[in-house]
Amino acid sequence: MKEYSPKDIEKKWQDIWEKNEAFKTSDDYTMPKYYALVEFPYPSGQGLHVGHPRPYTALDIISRKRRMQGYNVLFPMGWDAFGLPTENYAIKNKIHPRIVTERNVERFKNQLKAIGYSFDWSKEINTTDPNYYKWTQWIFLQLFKKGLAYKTKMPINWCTGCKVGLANEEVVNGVCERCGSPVVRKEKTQWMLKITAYADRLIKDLDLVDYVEKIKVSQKNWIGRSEGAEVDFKLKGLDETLTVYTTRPDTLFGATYMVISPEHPLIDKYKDIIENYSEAVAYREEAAKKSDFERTELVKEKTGVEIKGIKAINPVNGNEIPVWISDYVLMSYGTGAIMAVPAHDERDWDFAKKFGLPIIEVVAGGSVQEAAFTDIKTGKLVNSDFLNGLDVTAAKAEIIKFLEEKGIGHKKVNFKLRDWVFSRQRYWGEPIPIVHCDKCGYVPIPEDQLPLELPEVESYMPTDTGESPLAAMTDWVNTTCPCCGGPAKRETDTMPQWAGSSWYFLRYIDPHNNDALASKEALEYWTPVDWYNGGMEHTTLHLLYSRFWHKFLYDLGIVPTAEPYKKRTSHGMILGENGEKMSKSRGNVVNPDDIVNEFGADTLRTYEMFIGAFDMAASWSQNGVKGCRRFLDRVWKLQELLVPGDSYSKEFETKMHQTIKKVSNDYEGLKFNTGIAALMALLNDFYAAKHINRAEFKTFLILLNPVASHITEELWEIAGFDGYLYQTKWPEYDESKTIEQSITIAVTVNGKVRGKVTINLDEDEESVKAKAHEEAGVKKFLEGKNIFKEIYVKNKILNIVVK
RNA sequence: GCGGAUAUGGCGGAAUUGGCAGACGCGCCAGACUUAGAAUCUGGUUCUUCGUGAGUGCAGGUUCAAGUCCUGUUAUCCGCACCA
Repeated sequence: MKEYSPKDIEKKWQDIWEKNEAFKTSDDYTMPKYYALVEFPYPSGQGLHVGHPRPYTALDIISRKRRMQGYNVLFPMGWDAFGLPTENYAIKNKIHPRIVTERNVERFKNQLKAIGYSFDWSKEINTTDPNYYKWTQWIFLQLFKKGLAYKTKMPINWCTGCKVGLANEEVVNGVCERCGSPVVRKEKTQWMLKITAYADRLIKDLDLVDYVEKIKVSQKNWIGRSEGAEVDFKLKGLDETLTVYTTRPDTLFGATYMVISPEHPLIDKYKDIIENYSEAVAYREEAAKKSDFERTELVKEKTGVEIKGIKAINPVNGNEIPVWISDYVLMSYGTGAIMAVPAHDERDWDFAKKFGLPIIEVVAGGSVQEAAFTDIKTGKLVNSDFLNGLDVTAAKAEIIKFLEEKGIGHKKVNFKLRDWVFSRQRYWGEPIPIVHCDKCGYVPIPEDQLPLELPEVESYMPTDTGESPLAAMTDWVNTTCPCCGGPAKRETDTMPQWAGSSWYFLRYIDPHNNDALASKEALEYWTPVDWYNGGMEHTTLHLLYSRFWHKFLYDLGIVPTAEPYKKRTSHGMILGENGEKMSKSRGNVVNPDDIVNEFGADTLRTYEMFIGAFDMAASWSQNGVKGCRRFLDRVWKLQELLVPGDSYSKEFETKMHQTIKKVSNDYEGLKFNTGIAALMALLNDFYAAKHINRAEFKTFLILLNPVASHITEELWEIAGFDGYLYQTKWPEYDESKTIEQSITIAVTVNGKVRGKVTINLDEDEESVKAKAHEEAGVKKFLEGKNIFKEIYVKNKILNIVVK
């Protein structure tokens, strides 16, 4: 027997698979299809991380198993290659980002191939390829034509380090998600995508898909739907209405002041009337200077300025109330103005306490001078005229009816979700295919001129002015208007990294199509994605953005399904040996190449699947890796125990059927750790028996093949089984043969196990009891006692209750 | 603060419907092989004062029977965070 040498056999089989196009997706659309998708990586300079193989191996297992079960499987891979780190590296080392990207992709690809994934590489895509981003730009143009892409001046999150505008989602604790520099707000004209137009459907259609519950919850929370009302307040002595949004219109009688956001237009509109205008402006400037981080840090300490010279009128009781400015009211949510009900809102309560504003109780049940009373279940309305005595729900309905009749308010649904800031002032992204003409405004580039390719520039350095490096390319920027032929300027902002990843799963389906993002027939056959697995960190943004784009394409009739992904799961993170997140600074990073070199790809694959429950975080353990290698060594040596036999032996028949069932179900249910454990246990049984027949060996190899693909293929060949293992059919099990005919059950006395008896399947209850009473361990505990009750659960347990 | 999750041996983790807690792996202990070590193989391994004992973060409850169900509570992790 040869030594087990992963180095030799893994390369050998990877070459054979490649030469045979073993995992190429078929164009036979009569076959049942299965589309398995993993998140494509950003090809960073660091190379593959041990976190990558966890989800990749998981769906590789599913894909390999499904192929053996007769499915036409699409399991593709590609590169999400636009992005800041590449650009930053390019700037630092003066290399074109395209070259950097090529190099990184090459490295990633070699690493992935060395792990032996069954990707169909003929479907490979790269978001930075002009043939790919042609269609990213095309989708953008469709959004523009439908009015879902628009340009607006707005305060953006400005990263002081990257010198680039960030989406809200990219700001973490007030600092840039990528570089950690402080983020401040800055006014800039930006391209926006109207994702809010899809907010309702993005929530409702979650009912159509099979996502793990926590993903659905986080999608819903992010969209943040809330039901309430808009109410108009008149300003005293002015022909002006200040509209607020509230989820508690029932508390309208308790509104003792109003607050508007520092950026609210009212301030400038009435600068001549506002007695302390300069104070208001100073406050606004102070607020703008604060980074979001400082704003949230100071959560407890409320600040604000009263607007002198303006009063509002509470529309239900005619009371004159002051109007304040405070940065706890956000311009970007609701109307940028609120009615403050300090008795029943914690933030208003804090503010009122600090500035000595009146607190009027309108829902009884708490002590509002001590704390805001926010319980909406138990309270009854008081001090509220016609609402008195109602509970909160009834009062809400009543007041909305009243407001609508009087024409001073109406029911309103709001979302936390905001439109998507789609501009980046960067070089390494998709150019936005729009020109600006003084006469015609924003004009789309004709579709036949796509892709609009990135020009070669001298420097990728972003500028302090906030312009993209493309702005310096005057030859490129100055162009003619496709509409009137006059002079025009190209858009110099580029798209965010999210753009390319919002539709990549559609391009995999037909990646070389020059006439459409994918052919109609291919889309009909392959969509939706049957199973999409990715990290929890992408369950809000990427998932939401791609669902939005997909729904938009669905509305255009381009894709046949309303939802892109039928099923979505998430894997847990892989932590360092010390239980902390892997990072260079902590010195606990494990490089997958080292594991492949030292132990082999099959060991890496097996270990990452055996490490623990798939959806939970798990700590790396080098000893655990060794254990998996030991398992594969023992699998290799099974050759020595091989005996003839073309059907399962009596001894192992039940076990074989049980294991086929367990492994099949466990793989499909993402319970790889217990599936592998079952194979280890079976292996131990073969060793205990000191033999395994050819039929058993064959099944064992097939079951293990999706996990440890190379070693099983090699053993298959050595044993002289027909053809290649990857072409073999997945084994079936017979349910009736998974059931043992003779079983051992526990006998408990007063709930404690005192003995065991062996019985036949479905043995008569009286006979089981008789056996149990004679069992030595049990007998001891029955002596001198009265049997009070006996509970027999068929084929499971017998509990005897004695006194 | 809000939302989600987790808590089981020395460690990673198992345990369909409530029905033998600790599968499988690591580590450790003993033995075999070896001049010796490594590797490998065999056996053992929750704790224990060894009993008719205790035991799934903690305190109660339901049940013949609870890691699993109910009430309360603590700790840790993740996400969101002034969203009116």
